Amino acid sequence: MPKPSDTPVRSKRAGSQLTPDAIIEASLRIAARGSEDAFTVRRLGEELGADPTAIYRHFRDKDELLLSVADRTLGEVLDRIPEGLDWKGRLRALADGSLEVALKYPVVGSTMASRTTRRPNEFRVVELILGAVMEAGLDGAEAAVHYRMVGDSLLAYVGQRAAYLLFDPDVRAADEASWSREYRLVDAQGFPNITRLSTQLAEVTDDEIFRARVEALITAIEQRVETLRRGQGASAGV
Amino acid sequence: MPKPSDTPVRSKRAGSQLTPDAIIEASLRIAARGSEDAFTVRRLGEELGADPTAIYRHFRDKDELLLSVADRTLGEVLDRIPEGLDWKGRLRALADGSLEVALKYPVVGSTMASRTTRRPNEFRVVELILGAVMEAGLDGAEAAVHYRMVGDSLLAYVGQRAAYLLFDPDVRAADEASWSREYRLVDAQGFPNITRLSTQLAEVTDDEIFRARVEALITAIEQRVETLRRGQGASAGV
DNA sequence: ACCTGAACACCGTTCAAGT
DNA sequence: ACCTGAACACCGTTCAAGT
Repeated sequence: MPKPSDTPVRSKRAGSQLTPDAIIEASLRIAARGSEDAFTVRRLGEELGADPTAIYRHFRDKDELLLSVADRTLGEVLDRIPEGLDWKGRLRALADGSLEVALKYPVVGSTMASRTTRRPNEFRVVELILGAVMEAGLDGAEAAVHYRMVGDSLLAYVGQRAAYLLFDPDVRAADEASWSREYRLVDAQGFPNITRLSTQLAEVTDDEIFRARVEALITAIEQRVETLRRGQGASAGV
Repeated sequence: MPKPSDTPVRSKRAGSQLTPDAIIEASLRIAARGSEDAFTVRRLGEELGADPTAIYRHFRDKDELLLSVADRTLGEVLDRIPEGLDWKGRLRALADGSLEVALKYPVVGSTMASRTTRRPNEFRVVELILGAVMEAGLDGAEAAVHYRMVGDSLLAYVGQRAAYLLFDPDVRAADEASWSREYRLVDAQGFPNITRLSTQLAEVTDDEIFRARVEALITAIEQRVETLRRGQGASAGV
């Protein structure tokens, strides 16, 4: 037997056995460094110990690579959603999981905020959200619109938070400080509401805001179901 | 009289009288071209008939220029909101106006989705939204959180739509077609909800989705006010 | 069949030199 | 005081050449 092992033969130079999976995993390692390390093709080559342009053997361009990376992270989110939750619980778990991975891999979350991956795990997300809005009591065109409302909103939320992490730490610090600096010093006559609430505005946390945004989607679905029930003359129920 | 006119003296070379306002207006002209014409410093120099680097005499960097451009467009949105609207009408007018300018100047709307301009017109927006949630019946920390929910959500929505317009037309076409192609061909056993609603999913319009998202914010505020009223033992009202 | 590396056509920004 | 233009340190991507 000429081959001493049944693992795949490796090429002569170390680190030159590129596969789509290896490239995706290297991408995730770079993406996890956030604003400290730009996600560039050249950096990816470094991380892989290969020439940067070798990536183009496995992905058409950077965009296609990012879509594949995004679909991978989406799969991890879906796999972590527990069984047996009701529709609200499933939407909350999807929202929390999506935010978590978007903050862990900001460049991925940010790039995908306005995209469709059209890859396997995206179909699973669509199926999940559609199932939730139908379990809530919507169907047909109503279910379709409310699915898009939830799907696009979640993407926009986590994309916004992720994009923020990609700014220079200095820029972020200035943005955050504005609530306790610039907004405290506004003209009280011209801006009475800001003046009145300046303390509370500085105390709001990102998590509170995210929670409110997710609950707003759930409330909107519940209210829509309720409105349709009343409008159809059926008993108001609960 | 040596000067034939009382307009400001122009320098020797044509087009070299740069001012912050002239640069902002040239930026808006380029931004209005969307994905057809990238918003770069070199293009801006071309548009102004000046050397690209002359811009750095008037703005620290491209980011500061974009913040100023964004504040300008925000001012136009605010000036177009009619007087005498109730809180829901004001929020709807703000949402519609913001979407309109974001779609007109995609690079501006997209860049600002996760930023704070800390410029005059942003203060006016904060004051407007705070006034709306207070008129709805919230105050203190509740008003602050719900202001942030509305403000961040509107930015995220319009930023998402604007960013989408910056993709190549080919990419956009593929994304849009997916609802009538890939999503119609999914496995019916594995994805029963998608299969059931594939027709309706393809028919949803961006405007319907935007409407649903804005109304969700309004509904969430109303419900929060209602919940607090009941919780405090006051009469349920309405 | 896959990887390499020079090269191309771009970016934002700096800085010495002009006027 | 302001503008110019060469230059720097980057980008994503292509393609002929290697193995």
